[in-house]
Amino acid sequence: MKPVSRDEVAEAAGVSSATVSRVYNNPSSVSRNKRTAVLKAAEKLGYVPNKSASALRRNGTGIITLVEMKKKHRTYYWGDLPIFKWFYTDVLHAVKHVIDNSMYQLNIASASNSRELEALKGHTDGIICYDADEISEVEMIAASGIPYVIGHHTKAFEGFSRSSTDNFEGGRLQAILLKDAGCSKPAYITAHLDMVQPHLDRLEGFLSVYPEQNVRIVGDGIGRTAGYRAARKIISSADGIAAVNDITAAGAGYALSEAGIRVQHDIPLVGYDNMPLSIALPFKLMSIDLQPAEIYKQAAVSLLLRLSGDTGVTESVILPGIVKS
Amino acid sequence: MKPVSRDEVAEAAGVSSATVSRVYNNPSSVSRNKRTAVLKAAEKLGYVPNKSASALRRNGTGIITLVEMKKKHRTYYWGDLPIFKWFYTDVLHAVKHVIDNSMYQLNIASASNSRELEALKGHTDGIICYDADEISEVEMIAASGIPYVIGHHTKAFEGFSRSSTDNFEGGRLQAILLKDAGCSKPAYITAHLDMVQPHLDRLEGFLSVYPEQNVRIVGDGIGRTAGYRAARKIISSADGIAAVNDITAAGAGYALSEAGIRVQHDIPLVGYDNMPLSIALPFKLMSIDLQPAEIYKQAAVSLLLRLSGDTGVTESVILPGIVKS
DNA sequence: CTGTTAGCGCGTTCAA
DNA sequence: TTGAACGCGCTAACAG
Repeated sequence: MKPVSRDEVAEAAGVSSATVSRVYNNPSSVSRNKRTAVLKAAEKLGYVPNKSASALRRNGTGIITLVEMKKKHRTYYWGDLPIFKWFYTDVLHAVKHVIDNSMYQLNIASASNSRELEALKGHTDGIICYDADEISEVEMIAASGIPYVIGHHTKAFEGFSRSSTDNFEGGRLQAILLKDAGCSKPAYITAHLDMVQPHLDRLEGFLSVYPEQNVRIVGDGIGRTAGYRAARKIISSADGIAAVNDITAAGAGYALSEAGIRVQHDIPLVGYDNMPLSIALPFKLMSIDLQPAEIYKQAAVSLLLRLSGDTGVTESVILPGIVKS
Repeated sequence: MKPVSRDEVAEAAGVSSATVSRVYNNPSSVSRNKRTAVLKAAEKLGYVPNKSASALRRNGTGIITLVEMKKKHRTYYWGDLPIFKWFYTDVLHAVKHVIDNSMYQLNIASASNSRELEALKGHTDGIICYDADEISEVEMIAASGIPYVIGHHTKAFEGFSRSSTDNFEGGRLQAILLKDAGCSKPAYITAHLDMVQPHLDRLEGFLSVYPEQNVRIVGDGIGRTAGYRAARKIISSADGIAAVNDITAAGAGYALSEAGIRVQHDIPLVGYDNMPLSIALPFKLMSIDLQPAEIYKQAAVSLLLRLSGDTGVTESVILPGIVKS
């Protein structure tokens, strides 16, 4: 019932315990024969390296922290909404899967300023920053001195280690969906273009497919009621609607339904984020999936690489996908 | 920059290092004077106990695991829905807060059968079981031999360590809400009463306020469309509607709106679970809050107690609350 | 109530 | 390429 230790594996494999250690930490420094012998013995005995001992010896914490970047100062931030937590859960599970297969353990935390970030210093060997989307945040993270990788609206931040989505591409996919449905003069509902870079990126992606003069850009805010208001304005002139996110698109859907227009059938409607709203809404929504799990899985992999001595920044971009249902 | 160790605190406080350890693990065994001296010194130096060393020495993993109980065999299980993840996130943060202030670290996992549960054995010192709601699950957990506390639909399982909600009380609160709104012949939309104990408990709680002959019980399923269908049947006879959960209530709300009836204003409508749907729905929903954070916070506290030598089962019940907005 | 002491399992020198 | 030996910070057993 007691867990198998390194020494038992060493004895079974006929090598020293140091060699067993090397097999797990620096495999290439061990000869082929001994390496396979060790792995075979470990497999047979069911050996699992002890992460606590590893961390203790290495003078580290053995912990990687998934840090939620809170935006307390911001008037507009979707991440604070309860419904957005589904997103976080997906990310958490993806990161966990990667970290579980390393010598590290996963922890979670949140931080909204540099003081809270500094407070993590003794408690973690590296951080994955969830939803860092302002240059000030990104610089703060880099300045903390903690090894880091940031996600997910971070495509613009060159020179920083990051794993990001491509909002321009997402906007382009929104346009493709409407184009495929036969729309020629769509409306695009959005807002906060000066404040929220991702919104601008999405719009520009959309406009890369439809020429600007054919697109009616509307909106005085984000959310169900704003989407409703915006849709009412263009309901008679547009033959397709895209919105900067699903909630806003939902509002537009209500406006259509109210006017006796069948969503998708009469007027195609596409949102963004692939929120799990279909269960609550009385109509279908097309959407764009950021693939949050994939983004942060990549972030975790990059961070582990970095922690094992790899230097230099890593910059990956995960392309969003189309959701038709 | 190097973290402060126990010995430095001991020296600063003028005690032995063992006493410092005791202050953190068994405070009552240390005299008042020395204890305050130690805490003062620790505070001044910024001492944080090293969890890895603690776990190593204790021959444990130093890990407490929040285990999601998956119901792969069940045709009906809300927990699988993406939208339900908001619930999980709240629980996670509550548990984390408790565990962070202990010598343990928090990990997460999922399990759907006893094999997967057994696999956790070497990896954790104790488990908090998220959403165990069948006696077979509960018995499986107890049989695993891992110290455990289970949540949250577990009020019925006497003799097992648990922290649970009171669905009967929640159903009663639903009725109170309708009564306060002046309803005398309400309808209750529910289903799966034979399969899902919490649904039955909620209904019975409801019927403890309204006599059974005054309540129209309807429903052929759960969800938006089932709620819609059920509401259509009683729309002309009921003066208030309660549903077994928010999604089903949402469907009922659509039926009312469609008939030109104003939700809440003309006919009060109450759901259950306090799901974050208000942002997407075109009407308000009253609801019942399980207080998931509170339930699992209590579970974590109980588990820690147990792990520090406290024997015997702990059984706590958290009362749900009313949400009017 | 308090101090002394012996490892927990592992990573990393240092020699060979 | 390999092995011997040390000690990371802490808990628990024991002695006083």
